[in-house]
Amino acid sequence: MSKNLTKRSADYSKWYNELVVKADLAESSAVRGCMIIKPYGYAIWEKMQAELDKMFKATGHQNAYFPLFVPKSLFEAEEQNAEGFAKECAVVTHYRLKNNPDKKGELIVDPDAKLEEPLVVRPTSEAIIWSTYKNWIQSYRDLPILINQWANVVRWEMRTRLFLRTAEFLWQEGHTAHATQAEALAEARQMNQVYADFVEHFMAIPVIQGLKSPSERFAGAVETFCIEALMQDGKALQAGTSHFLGQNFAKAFDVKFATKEGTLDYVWATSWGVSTRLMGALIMTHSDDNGLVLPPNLAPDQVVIVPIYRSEEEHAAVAAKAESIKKTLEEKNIRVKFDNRDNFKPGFKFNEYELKGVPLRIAIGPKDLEKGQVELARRDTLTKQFVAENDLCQIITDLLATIQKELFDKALSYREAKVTSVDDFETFKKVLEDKGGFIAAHWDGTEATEEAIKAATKATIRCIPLEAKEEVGQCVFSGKPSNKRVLFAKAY
RNA sequence: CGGGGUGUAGCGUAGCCCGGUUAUCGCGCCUGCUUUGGGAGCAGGAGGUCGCAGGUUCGAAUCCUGCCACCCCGACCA
Repeated sequence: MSKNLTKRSADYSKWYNELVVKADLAESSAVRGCMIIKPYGYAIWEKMQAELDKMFKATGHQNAYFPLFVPKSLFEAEEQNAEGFAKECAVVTHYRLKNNPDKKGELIVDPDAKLEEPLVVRPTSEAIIWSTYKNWIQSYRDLPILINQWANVVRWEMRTRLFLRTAEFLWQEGHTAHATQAEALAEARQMNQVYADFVEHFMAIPVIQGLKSPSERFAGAVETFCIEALMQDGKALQAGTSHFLGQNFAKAFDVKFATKEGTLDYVWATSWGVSTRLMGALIMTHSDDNGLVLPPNLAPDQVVIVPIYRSEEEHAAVAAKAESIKKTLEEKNIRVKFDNRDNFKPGFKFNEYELKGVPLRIAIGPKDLEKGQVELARRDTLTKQFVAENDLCQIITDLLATIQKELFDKALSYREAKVTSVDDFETFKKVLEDKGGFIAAHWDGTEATEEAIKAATKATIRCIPLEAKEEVGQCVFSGKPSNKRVLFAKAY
């Protein structure tokens, strides 16, 4: 924790690494762009994992784990996918080091220990999972396969950004196999909906569900669903994706099944994932100049109790009260931390928990004991009130719900104010420059137009909203006919 | 890989242009006492291959050459 958190604009990466994650880089450039997730940040990720996992299980999915290494030949099998990721793959070529005979204490890669076949460190697991599914699927009775894996993946990006694009990141990837196109498509939609529900309900971040344009689609997908969120600086962030893969991977890995009718058919597939990028979304949506603001549904600690005292006697009395309040709240399933550390002053703790974003803070001192009250402070509004001890439990229960709702509503009204309908390209450029956010505009559906707009403005099509209304119009760039508006934005 | 920038203690920095005692300051760390209702005070203390290598010079953090690393912007992308 340091004090240099005072000056900041939209450059979040400067300060949130102090807060929950620090991108401590080793001397070697080989770990450039990796991140170290500190315990507090990891607790937030664990909470995300736990809630998502429940939602996956509720929709019939199971967890499994597949290898980190993908033999190059397997990786190549689905051409589009392989091509899409080829430029950012870390590759293992040797399996042994040895002492450098010319320089004591130095290890070198043993040239005699070259692998027969290079291993690709997974940038995503479609290839290895589909080559496995091939052996698991013979009949329609084996379908559907509904599997998720929690894992790390590596993408050697040219440029990294903490949380948003790190060389290695944690994520979950669901990979499902189905007997029919309709079922697979429904699965892809369903999981996109699950993501939207999770992000909105737990993270209090409003999202727009949509389809990616062909150029933004996942390599190897037939259709990519996504949830798009808007950050406080007016840039868009893709928060999750769900892909309908058609039969592309089944064909590439020769995964056929015997249908009820006795014919052979390729299976239909989906894959879907969210990553530690969600941590970035959380920070960039709710944080203020005092640090992180956690939505109560996601906060590892929803309430922190800070004791105030002078003497040992006071300490004992205050601590006893704090413990009893903690117990009462925990009986209501509220997550409470009692910070009884004696080597930090109350003022220091107040600031620390504000930085960490704990939604509610209770302070108890000798004066409060006399009056049968506590001081209750909200992180989101930074307001304080005195609350009679008898009312505390109810008030906290209500407040946690209120804060959750108000954080979402605030983010939603911000976003709604930043969606602008635009019908000509000059206005398009002006709005993008002055106001930022999403621009709802007509598009002629061609990649050439998309490319030209990107080249001129840096804005890309974030999605074609699922709920976009049919509407006669003309492409904002080419003037050609269009039947619905799509969302453009500058994106992370 | 292009364009810009920066390397001085765990972190952030001054000094560099114009070479000259013992390399500056703040945070953090250690010890002691006093403190504790919004990031404590005082006193004392520890901590440095000035990114690396070479050169110029009586003398280099400072000037020159080469190298390395990192950051920002761009192409690529969750």
